[in-house]
Amino acid sequence: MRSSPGSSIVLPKKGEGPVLYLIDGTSFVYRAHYAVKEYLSTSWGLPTKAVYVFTRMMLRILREFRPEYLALCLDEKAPTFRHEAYQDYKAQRPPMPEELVVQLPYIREIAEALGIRVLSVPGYEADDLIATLAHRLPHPVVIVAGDRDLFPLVSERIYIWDPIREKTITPEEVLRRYGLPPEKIPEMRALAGDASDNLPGVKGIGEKTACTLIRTFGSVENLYARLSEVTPPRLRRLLEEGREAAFLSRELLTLRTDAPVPLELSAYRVRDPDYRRLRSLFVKLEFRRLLAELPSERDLGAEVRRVDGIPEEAFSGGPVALWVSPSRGLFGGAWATLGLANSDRAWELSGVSPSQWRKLLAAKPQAWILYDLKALAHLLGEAPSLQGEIFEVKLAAWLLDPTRKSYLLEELAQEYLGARLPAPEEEKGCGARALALAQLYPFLREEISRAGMERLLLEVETPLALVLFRMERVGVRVDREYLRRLARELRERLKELEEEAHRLAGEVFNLRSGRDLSRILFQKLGLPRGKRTPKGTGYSTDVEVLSELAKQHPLPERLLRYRSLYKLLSTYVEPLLALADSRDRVHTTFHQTGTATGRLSSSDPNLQNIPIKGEEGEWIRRAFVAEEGWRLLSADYSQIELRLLAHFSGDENLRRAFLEGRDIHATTAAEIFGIRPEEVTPEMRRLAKVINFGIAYGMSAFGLAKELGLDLVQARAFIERYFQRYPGVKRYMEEKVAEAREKGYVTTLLGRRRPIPGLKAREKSVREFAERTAINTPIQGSGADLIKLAMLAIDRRLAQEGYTARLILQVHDELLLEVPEEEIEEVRELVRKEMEEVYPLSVPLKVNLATGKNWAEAKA
DNA sequence: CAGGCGGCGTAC
DNA sequence: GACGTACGCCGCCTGA
Repeated sequence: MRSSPGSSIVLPKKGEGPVLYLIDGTSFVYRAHYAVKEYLSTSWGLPTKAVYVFTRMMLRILREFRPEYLALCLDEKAPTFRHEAYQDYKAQRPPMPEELVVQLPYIREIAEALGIRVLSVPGYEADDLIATLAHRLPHPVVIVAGDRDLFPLVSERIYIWDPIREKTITPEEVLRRYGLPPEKIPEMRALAGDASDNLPGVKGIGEKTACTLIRTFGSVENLYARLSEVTPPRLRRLLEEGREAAFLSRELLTLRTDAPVPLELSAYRVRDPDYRRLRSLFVKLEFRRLLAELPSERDLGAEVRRVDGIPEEAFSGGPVALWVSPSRGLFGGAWATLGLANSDRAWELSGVSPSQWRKLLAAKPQAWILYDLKALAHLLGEAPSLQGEIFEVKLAAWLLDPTRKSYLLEELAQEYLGARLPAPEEEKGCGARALALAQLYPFLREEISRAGMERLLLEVETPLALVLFRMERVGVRVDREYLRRLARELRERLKELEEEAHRLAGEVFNLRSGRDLSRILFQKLGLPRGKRTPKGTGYSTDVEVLSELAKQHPLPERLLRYRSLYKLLSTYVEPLLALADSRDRVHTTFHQTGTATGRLSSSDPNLQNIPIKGEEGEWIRRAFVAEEGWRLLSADYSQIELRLLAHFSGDENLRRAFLEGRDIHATTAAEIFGIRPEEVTPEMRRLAKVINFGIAYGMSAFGLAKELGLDLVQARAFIERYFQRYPGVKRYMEEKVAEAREKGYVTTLLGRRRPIPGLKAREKSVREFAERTAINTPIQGSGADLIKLAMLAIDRRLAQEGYTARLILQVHDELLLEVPEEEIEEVRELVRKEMEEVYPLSVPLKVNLATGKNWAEAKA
């Protein structure tokens, strides 16, 4: 076959047998690097642009030309004869950028995984290897390259294909361009030189002149032998002066054809790609698009054996993966089907008996590989009493990249293993899941330990899952009667407000529809439009806009009140009533893998955003109550994020404020206004409080001005003054951004990581957002670290010391416990101690505690 | 009718 | 565009 369908390549006319493709890898690495402007890296900061472009190009060549024989030729680091001949050779060119150097091993690995023979020989450049093979094998050759160094090789048997310009270089093409046959190109270039290759050439002679000279004299050698014939004299003089450079250049341009490389065509046969290796490389390099294009869906179900009893051979050493499914053929109200797997085999058993389960629990493999321990505990109704280490795959995957959208096993298996899982209720669905876990394990384990997160996973997150399980299972008691009454009153008041609003508008409309509101306010009533909505699709009717309009018309105030009460009813009161169980307790779900910073999140219902401000806050919080004879104990960290900022930044002024136990907002006010603390007015303190909060979020002068109703000049002055008084804080912020830029990620107190992409983006807004994330995440995430440690310590001590008190909620910097009345005093002190002493920092941690029959009282 | 998106609002 | 992290409500639109 002489050509491939759909390709632009033209194959050589002469030569025998199959075509050999030779790729100039080194020149492509450079081209890939410089041709594409965008910066590309993994979330951990490994630059990947060159590998990515290279990989796409290789795939394209493999697809379009289906080459049977192919060699990827690369330079070696070692010096070549060219360096010896001319010590300036490539000396003035900057060395390969570090960013490229780190990608070279991956380029080699990917080529090998693609089934391509990679050639590199110390002392020879890629060009020499190509020249050697092209010359010494008799077959038609297509050289894939983009520069002119290889033009002299072109013949009826050897073509060059330039994949970027999509052009085939044939002898005719060379002749057309230069008026010279291919073999004369080095003669010409020796005279003309090439700045980008650091090829000296003859000063003052360009390509045009060089072509003419070589056309006349045939070679550099001949030209100088007959130099007296050259006219005009000016040109002759130039040549005389450049003699040495011309001969040196000619030598540098000589391609060697004696490289010690295999000279049998069979050595270059393209093998089948190793998809597994390719996949693991793509995973490491985070080539999501290419991952999705990889073929070969493995059907893990096919590798599962159905068995009747616990398969002994599963426990012959090594870790064992376990998947439990409740979904099929419920056995005695318990679980139905188990999947078990070790690194290469998987089993599935249905109708597991209690005795079989006991037998399983008695086993002690090197490690148990599980997925979603908290869910498993709920399924079993208790924490599984497994012996030995537990490796929790969902948590591990989250720690490795806490910014993923999903941690579903289906998606992890698809991405990391290229495997599709049968539905869990399908035949072999459980076994396939266990197998997926077993095969994910080595990779995840390796990455976790490489990232230094073993202890975070094994000693913090995994045991925490079981604490959270108990908190969810216990739930929080609500006062159903009270909520019903509250609902009734809210509905009544909402009805009145709605009627009033309709009357004021002169028509019936939907108060909950932004579109209706916009029409009534801005068209019918002709009130002034304010800002646009975030996406710019309409005009905003948010609280800021309505408050402003309330000065001009009575309607907006009714709307604000309606919104506020409707929010209470629809988001809190009604769902709490609907979700409370027969014992009046609501059971939130804590999501341990739900945030990018390490915080928990909560849903169904979300008990981490229960109102607290104003009378509405009190109304709702009164609904959360303790059991008869019990009390709620609330313990919240005071200013934990500012304390962490003081600790991390080491700022002496900020640290001193905490060490001396001062009111931090008043202290900051005194600092930025340059007055004594006793002179601080409430207004000054309020301002300082906003700045203190804004700092950890990377707030701008604009944001501060808007929040406080200042002008930009004043806001800038306050921020400047803040950084003057707390210079360590400024330094810390700059350091975090620099660290993120360098490493690609930031870390917390316990070594939790978050990738920070976007710091090198060209759009300012993207970059600034990334900067704020880099500043905030270590603080917010370390706060999460601390309270998680405190939860583990408190849970452990309560159990060990025989208390009945129990943790029931966590709200980022607050823990809520339900405590029997007689334990209150002791537990209060236990909680204070464990929270304040959880992890010694360079500033003290302070905890505020309060108790009450309900959550409103317990916050007072 | 489900699902996604936009707008808004609650918490820390 | 401008303050970080979440979840959930409603209206509205789209596609079945």
